[in-house]
Amino acid sequence: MPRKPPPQPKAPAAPEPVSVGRKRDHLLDAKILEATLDVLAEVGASGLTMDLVAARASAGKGAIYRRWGSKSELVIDAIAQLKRGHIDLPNLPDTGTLRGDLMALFKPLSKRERERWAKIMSALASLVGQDQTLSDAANDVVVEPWAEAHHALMQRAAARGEIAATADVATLSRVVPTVAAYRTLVLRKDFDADFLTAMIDRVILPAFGLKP
Amino acid sequence: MPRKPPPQPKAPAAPEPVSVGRKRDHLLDAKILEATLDVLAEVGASGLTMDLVAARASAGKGAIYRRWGSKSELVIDAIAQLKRGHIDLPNLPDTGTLRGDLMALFKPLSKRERERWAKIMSALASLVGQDQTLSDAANDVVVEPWAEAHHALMQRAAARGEIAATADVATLSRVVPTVAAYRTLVLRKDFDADFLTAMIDRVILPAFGLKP
Amino acid sequence: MPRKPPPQPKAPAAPEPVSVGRKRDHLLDAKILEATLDVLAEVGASGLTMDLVAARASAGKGAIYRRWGSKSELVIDAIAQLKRGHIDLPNLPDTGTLRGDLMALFKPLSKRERERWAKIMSALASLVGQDQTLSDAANDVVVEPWAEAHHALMQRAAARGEIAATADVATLSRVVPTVAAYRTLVLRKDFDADFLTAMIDRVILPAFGLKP
Amino acid sequence: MPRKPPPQPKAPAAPEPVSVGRKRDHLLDAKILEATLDVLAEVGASGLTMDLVAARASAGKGAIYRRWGSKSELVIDAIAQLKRGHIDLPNLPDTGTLRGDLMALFKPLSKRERERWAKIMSALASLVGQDQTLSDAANDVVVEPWAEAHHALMQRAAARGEIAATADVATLSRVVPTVAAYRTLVLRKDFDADFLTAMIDRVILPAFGLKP
DNA sequence: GCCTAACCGAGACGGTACGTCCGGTCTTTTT
DNA sequence: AAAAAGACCGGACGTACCGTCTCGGTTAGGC
Repeated sequence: MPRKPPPQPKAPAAPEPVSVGRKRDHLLDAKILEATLDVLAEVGASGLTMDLVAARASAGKGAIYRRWGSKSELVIDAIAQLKRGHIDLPNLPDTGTLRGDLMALFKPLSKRERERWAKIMSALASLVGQDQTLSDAANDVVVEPWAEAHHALMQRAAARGEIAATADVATLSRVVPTVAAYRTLVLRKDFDADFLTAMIDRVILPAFGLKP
Repeated sequence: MPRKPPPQPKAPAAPEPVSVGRKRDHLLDAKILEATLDVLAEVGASGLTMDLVAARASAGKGAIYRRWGSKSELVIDAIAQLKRGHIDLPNLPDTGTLRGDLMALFKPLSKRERERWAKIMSALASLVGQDQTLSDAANDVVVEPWAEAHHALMQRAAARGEIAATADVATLSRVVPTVAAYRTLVLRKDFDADFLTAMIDRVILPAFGLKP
Repeated sequence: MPRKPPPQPKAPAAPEPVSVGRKRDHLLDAKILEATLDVLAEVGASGLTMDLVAARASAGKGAIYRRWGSKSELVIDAIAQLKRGHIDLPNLPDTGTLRGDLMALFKPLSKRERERWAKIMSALASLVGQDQTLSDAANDVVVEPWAEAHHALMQRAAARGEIAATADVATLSRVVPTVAAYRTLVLRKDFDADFLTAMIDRVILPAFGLKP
Repeated sequence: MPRKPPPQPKAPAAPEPVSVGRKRDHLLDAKILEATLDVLAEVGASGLTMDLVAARASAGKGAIYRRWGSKSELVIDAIAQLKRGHIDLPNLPDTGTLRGDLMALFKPLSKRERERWAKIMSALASLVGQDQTLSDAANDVVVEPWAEAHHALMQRAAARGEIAATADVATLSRVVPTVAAYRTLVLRKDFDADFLTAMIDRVILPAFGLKP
């Protein structure tokens, strides 16, 4: 997912734009991204240096800068890696009630996973706003998957008549993920079950006209 | 509002703890803070350097570090400056309905104010997460005053029986400011009347059992 | 004159020690050496990079490193190229006197030759001392041919009784070439007829007991 | 002796060109130059890095680049340091004969001094020709002081009638130092008593019409 | 009115990360 | 198997910036 493509010949009419020479090692792309997340988790964002990433990936800095234009771009891509597989969209819970479904989304990670995630989130927080795309990447990782899940669960609840079909699912599905992300990225408060319960029972369900 | 007090004599029993020597020029405090916001607005947070601030304030770096312990602390204080006068707590609107009150809080700034605010918010976003206190400062500027206003308006609505006394005002008063702050700081989308209307009419009022 | 021979089969008993596959293109040897001198003359030694040489020779770096073990070795060979044909050993001048012979050795080059030679000398100077063999190569090009010529002319003068047979021809034959080389390589002063005349008339001939 | 002067105001008519701010620490100049020679002696010219020099001098790289524009300039100045006190001009030997005087100039250094000098010469050789000024610096260190000494001794010999007043002292005084420097810097042969004896007895003295 | 200490602007300082460049090696495809 | 192309590792380069320190000068008290 590196941002820099291989250099393009200037004249698109060139007869032989086919690549020659050694091919880029795309395994190295992943190795560098993984190293970036490792370093992020170990020393935090303020301690993240390109030399450290290069050393950890057993790569030269040149190989990194051939792929990404700057540290920011590298980190953006590394974080975007996290998006995959962090909420299991295809297998959403089905407990019969919207409340049960929403609560079930929050399944604590293993201690090991939790620690790595916490560290990366903390580092991510340190990077939010570095530039626009980095913030967007953070949003894509932290808010979007969860918002999609909420959206799906709410639509299912509407389909089975649990909530009114006229409810603004598009808006309401983003409230909890957004507030949670703000807590995580800006306030760095724990994102715990108590907070989740409060948001669902005092905000979301009442807004749908349901009682906890 | 500099964080660093003048140096204290080590022995409190010293006969002359009273200050001698030239007094600190407190006009310079404000000049530096103003310069910080100027630079922030002009070159963004990534371009903000202490040398630039010092030059802009016609001050030496020493004068800055005599007042603040680090770049972060300076920026925090500069941002905290913004808190004052951005929502007029003592004179909250009173339209007779919660909806009217909440909507009335949002009074568009002048074009000039709006532009400076947007630039500083953009820069502020670039700093969120730099460290915890900086994030807190951002929160204090962007979320807290508005959350307090919402809280007051909701309590008044409860007092006059418009909404149930059992509603979780503490939680609900923070929803709109938090989501708005996330939009501003992370997503950097416009914070406009449409968004506000959607949040109030589809989330807050329904959660109170009110119809728009 | 590449230093690296083609790889030898490890087991001499192998049934096919004769080379198979594509033959090494020896025209490329010369092309690379020529390119090296070109680049040396154009950008100087500090700007000489292997990529530049490869590009100029329309060769890959691999082809260069298959022939020479390092940049130094390549440059040494390129410079050694110059040795040939720069003093015409077999046809030494014969004017009848040692002074006439020595002076006749110095025949100014054409303007074009002179310019290229000056540039390469300047670049060569930039390389002297890079490593021992490089310095030796420079010496072989700049000093040795001339020292040999002086030696031959002095021996002839001794043979015909112009100078004493006891004179230290071995030492004296190296004085002018060495001082000239120092001027060229280190001081980069012009090597002109005036300098040569001074050296011969005030140093060499008096040392042989001759008067100019 | 750093090459970079403090920045000059553009308008020479400025009323206050007097320096303000912290003064450059000129002790640091010497510390850096000394560190450069140390590193040169320890790891050789190829191993000389600015970080190493900075670390050895307990200086930041910024402080070095504030004084010298590049590594080359630094090394030039460091080498120029060596000029001072390496031949004792004011106290030239006086043995009564030119031969004795010239031979007496060559007084072996202590083993420790000799080793440091050899290492620095070796490094210096690696640098000769890097650029013109560097070569000149090398010349100033290696040739000039010795040439001056020879010049003085020869003039004294002429004054007392040992040699002819018409001898070209200007040219002859430079022969031995130049040939010696070429041996040292380019050929890297030992500069020993045998070589010196050969040069004096077979070249210089005969050129003056003297017999060893 | 003078002494003294803390202030001030300016800018040098140590340290550290950045992004670039290049030497020598290795890999892919073509000849 | 050699060739051109070019990716790869490693490591030095010169720049920029942070937070500290030093310089000469200014501005108050306290005497």
